[in-house]
Amino acid sequence: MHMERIPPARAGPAEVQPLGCAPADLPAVLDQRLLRDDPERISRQLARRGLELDLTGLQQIALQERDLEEQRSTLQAEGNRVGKEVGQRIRAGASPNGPEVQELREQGNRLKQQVAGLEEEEKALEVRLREQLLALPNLPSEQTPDGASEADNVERKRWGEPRRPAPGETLQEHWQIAERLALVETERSVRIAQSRFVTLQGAGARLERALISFMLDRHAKRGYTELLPPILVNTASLTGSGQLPKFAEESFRCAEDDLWLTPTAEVPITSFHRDEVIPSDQLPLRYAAYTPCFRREAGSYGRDTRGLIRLHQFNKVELYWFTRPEESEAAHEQLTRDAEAILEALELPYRRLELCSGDLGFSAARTYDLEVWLAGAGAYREISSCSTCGDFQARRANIRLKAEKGTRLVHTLNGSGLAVGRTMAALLENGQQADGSVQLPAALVPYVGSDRLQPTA
RNA sequence: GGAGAGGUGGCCGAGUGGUCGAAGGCGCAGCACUGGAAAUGCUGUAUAGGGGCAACUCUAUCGAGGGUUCGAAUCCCUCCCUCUCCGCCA
Repeated sequence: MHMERIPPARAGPAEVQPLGCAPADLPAVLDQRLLRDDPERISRQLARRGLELDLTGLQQIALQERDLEEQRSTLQAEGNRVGKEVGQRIRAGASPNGPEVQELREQGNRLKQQVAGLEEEEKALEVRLREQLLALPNLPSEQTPDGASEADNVERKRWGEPRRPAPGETLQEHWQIAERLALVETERSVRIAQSRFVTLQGAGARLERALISFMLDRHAKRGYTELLPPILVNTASLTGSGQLPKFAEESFRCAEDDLWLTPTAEVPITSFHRDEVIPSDQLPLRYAAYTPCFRREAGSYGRDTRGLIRLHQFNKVELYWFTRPEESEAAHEQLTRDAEAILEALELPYRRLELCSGDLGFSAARTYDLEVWLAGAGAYREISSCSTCGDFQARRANIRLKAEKGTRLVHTLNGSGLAVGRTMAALLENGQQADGSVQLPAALVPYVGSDRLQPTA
């Protein structure tokens, strides 16, 4: 799911403290060499996202940091030489407290002080640089069409025949159907948690579970390795995949621990291989993971308040690839096809949009959104977002592959395969019958045990 | 929650102040031997950053951060993590 545009620093009722985290060991976000050599190129690319930034200030910091590093390491080399010489002289018989050794010691101390001063400056620059770089989104891919907003997204394909109401027929929205069939309990869920939480019950709960199994089985058959990762993740994990530091207000955080509730399985899966060097012949790695997902949905008050479309907690099956850089483009097509295959198996009409540069999520370089047809609403709604992040997440999470010479950053890709709640909504709206029942696609029968949801009357 | 042990290279594992980026082994790669292979032998095999067309070279890194010292994997302090036992739990 791509990031919703969030009004900056708008605090929700349960306000999350600003994090103020930028540990010094966090990785760089953009290639620092590119920043030093050609900041214009970065600016041009970010401008395609609608970010007008002058990076010459950052470039200056980066250049300055490099100069300091040069000076510092020269002094350190000198200090190392002095240190060695002391040892050699003493071993050669010089008195440890004699004048010549004493002289070297003082020289060593002088160098040490100089190094300490430079180091301090260098570190300060580095922290500033990283803080700012971590807040910059990924650069759009060359293939990504230019555009300012949602309105400029490009439709790439349609599949299936959208169901329209027959003459005299009124199609209901999924929340109406869910209520009638007693699939979802909304009001009591507010008692348990708060609004935007639901309890599925009876056939609703069963259908949700069936969909999860169905999706995972399909993906497993296509070669995905199933993962069931932790859904509480630490700050480094959220930073690695790009949710932090910018989108802290979108995630739920555990107050007593360095742990957050995952907004998507993309987060734990990215960190599944964080700080690893993956042997090239193991790539691509393909994972499918079911997880609940948690989002604060700050700034979307009043939108989609009914039903299963926008919840603080929802279920999702996520697809995730780690690939060699040269394979990621083909992988993106394949991953998207794998998500589409679920929609097709469920006989749900959909269309594929390619997001324009202005509508890309923070970590994405290129994104296809899949939108499913909701017959009751009479509209296409996002049900999957399939992105390639290039090396953006790999750089933040330090995930590389063993190359001929040295290592290279891998490419990461992710996509929902699919958002389960929205899938249920689509099934209800598209399968609704005049008699009040809901016809289910044949593919689900082995999982649900029936081809129809009946009103309990 | 209580008590203890430990964090060293892709992995195992040595190393308690001075050419230690780190012995040895495993793994991997190349070469030799072979009809081919196994076994064997030899050689090579960390990462990041800076400089150089390159050969190469400098710096940093032995969980993290600080300290002592001319010099720290080794000594001191703080923190994090992992493991074992007990308790509690699913």
